[in-house]
Amino acid sequence: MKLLPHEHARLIQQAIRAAQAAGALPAFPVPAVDIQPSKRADQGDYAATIALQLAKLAGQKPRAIAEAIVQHLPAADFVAGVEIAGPGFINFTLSRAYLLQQIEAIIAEDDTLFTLDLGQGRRAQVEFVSANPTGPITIGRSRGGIAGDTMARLLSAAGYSVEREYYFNNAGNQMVMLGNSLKVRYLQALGRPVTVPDKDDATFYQGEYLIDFARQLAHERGEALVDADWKPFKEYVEVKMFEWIKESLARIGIVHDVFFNEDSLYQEGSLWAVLAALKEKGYIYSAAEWEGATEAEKAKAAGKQPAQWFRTTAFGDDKDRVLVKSDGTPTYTLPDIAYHKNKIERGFDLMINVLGADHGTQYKIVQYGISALGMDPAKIHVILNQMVSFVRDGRPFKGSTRRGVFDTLDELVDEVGADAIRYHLLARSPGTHLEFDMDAVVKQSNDNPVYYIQNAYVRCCGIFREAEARGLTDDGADLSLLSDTEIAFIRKVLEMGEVIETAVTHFEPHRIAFYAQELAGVFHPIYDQVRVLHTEVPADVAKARLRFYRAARVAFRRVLLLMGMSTPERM
RNA sequence: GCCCCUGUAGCUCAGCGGAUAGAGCGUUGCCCUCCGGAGGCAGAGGCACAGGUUCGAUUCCUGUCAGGGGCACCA
Repeated sequence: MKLLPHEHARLIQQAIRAAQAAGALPAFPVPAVDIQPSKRADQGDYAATIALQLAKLAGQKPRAIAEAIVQHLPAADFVAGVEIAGPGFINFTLSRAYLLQQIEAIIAEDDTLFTLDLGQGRRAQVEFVSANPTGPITIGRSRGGIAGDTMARLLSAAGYSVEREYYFNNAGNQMVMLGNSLKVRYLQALGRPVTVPDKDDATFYQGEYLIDFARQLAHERGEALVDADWKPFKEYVEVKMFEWIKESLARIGIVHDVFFNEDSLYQEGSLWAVLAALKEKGYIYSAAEWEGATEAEKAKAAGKQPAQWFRTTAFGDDKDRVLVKSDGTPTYTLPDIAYHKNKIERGFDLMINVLGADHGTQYKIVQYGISALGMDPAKIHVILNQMVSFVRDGRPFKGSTRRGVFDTLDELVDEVGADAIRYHLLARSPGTHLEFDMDAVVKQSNDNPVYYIQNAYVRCCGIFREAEARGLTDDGADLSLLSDTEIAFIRKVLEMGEVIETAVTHFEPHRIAFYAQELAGVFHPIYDQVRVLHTEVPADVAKARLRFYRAARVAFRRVLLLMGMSTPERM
């Protein structure tokens, strides 16, 4: 289907060229034309402000420019009228015939409604969730998961070939700690004398899930691992966690195509190659403390073995960063740079990273690393989600995986269901802090936008169930019998393409959630008013209306699928 | 102290430099014998503050104030 703002913009650009050729406008390069949907009915359907913007460039009054443009405007089937308003707005009104035709077009496109050619089949990659396998998926992590997955769905709709990737951090010190923690629980499960570290021990994972895993492990392997080091425990817990995380994500409709193991960067040695490359370019030095260290930092570093520092201050950072610790093991940053280098080398046309705000600084350092390697970090777009705070029983609380205090996605799915989670975590712009009130989501579920939107779909389905039972069909419907009320809804449906475009180009997946609610808001009053099966509705009108509701059903199904929500046919 | 994000209705939030700033919840009043009422209609109620850029600023820039997050040889 056409993206109407683009179509209108094209008309205006043609008109400007024609007006220039005719001498009605002076010569100047034809600029990009911004078209926006009108906010009020008396301002048409779409508005252009180009005449106001051109005033200086053309050296004419905005209204005169608008008149010159309108006079040279080519005809188009979708335009019924053009008006100049106020200081120089050009307002377009869509033709009724065109809007009625769109009903058939919507029905024909069905689940591919508004599949755009913006991506033209180019390869896009979205990396999201990428939570550490040290505990179950938390609700805080889920925000990025939903943003990423919805972004992927929108990119598909926009015509990209999309890959969803999860960077699996199964390496590093945390995994050693996790393995050691499991060993303690394992020994405990076998009844061996062992002291369990207390809550203040930063090297011990308190989570109860480790007790369960340990019992299973003890059952499977008996005493065989009593004298083993952390490795078999790490391997065991990693596999278990991986399965658990995948299952949890699948419950809210998130399935990744690629799981990239951090471990593989160690196995292939690619992180050391990155270090060598950075060293060759002069960004690495060996020292106990960084070059600009304060007296306090120097005192802290006294007696330490040298570490490998990355001179990020060359890129504007506050201080240099350690890539290899004095014990010879890398920090998280080195494999992270290697991972992003690998990603760029895989040749995607578009890459999106969905991160939590707490990773903002870390990502900045990765960008420095990519720049230092001579690559362009701007190729990777970042959606930086602000933190989610949780309120339960009217009080805020914070989770911590290590202390074993968390709220898991699983628990939340059990409580409120996948659809409510998807909608509520999606319906907020990424830059705003999200307050998730568990009680409110449960309590208010009857007034939830989730059900408001789904009910629109349910109502459409209901009509068709009943129509079928009465032997009514919409075959050969005469759409000209529809009123402006129904046409207003079709106009709203046509905005879906524009919303998909904006969401994709601005990396703002939340836009589809607000659009869905607006669409339902236009629908429900119409449903109330436009009856199909009522006895007083003439048969031919009923047929036309049934056709209309078929298009509405397609639209709601499409928008629900784009948000990764279910499409229940009855409530 | 430095960096990032955010201040829009009582609450939770939309708002792509344009013409009278929108929803939902809550609240006040009303409607519905009718395809499932998880509905509809109407009312009250708002851009933190001060400068700047612009024909035009809720939107961009600077500052102030307020809130959140980040500032490890953790990941």
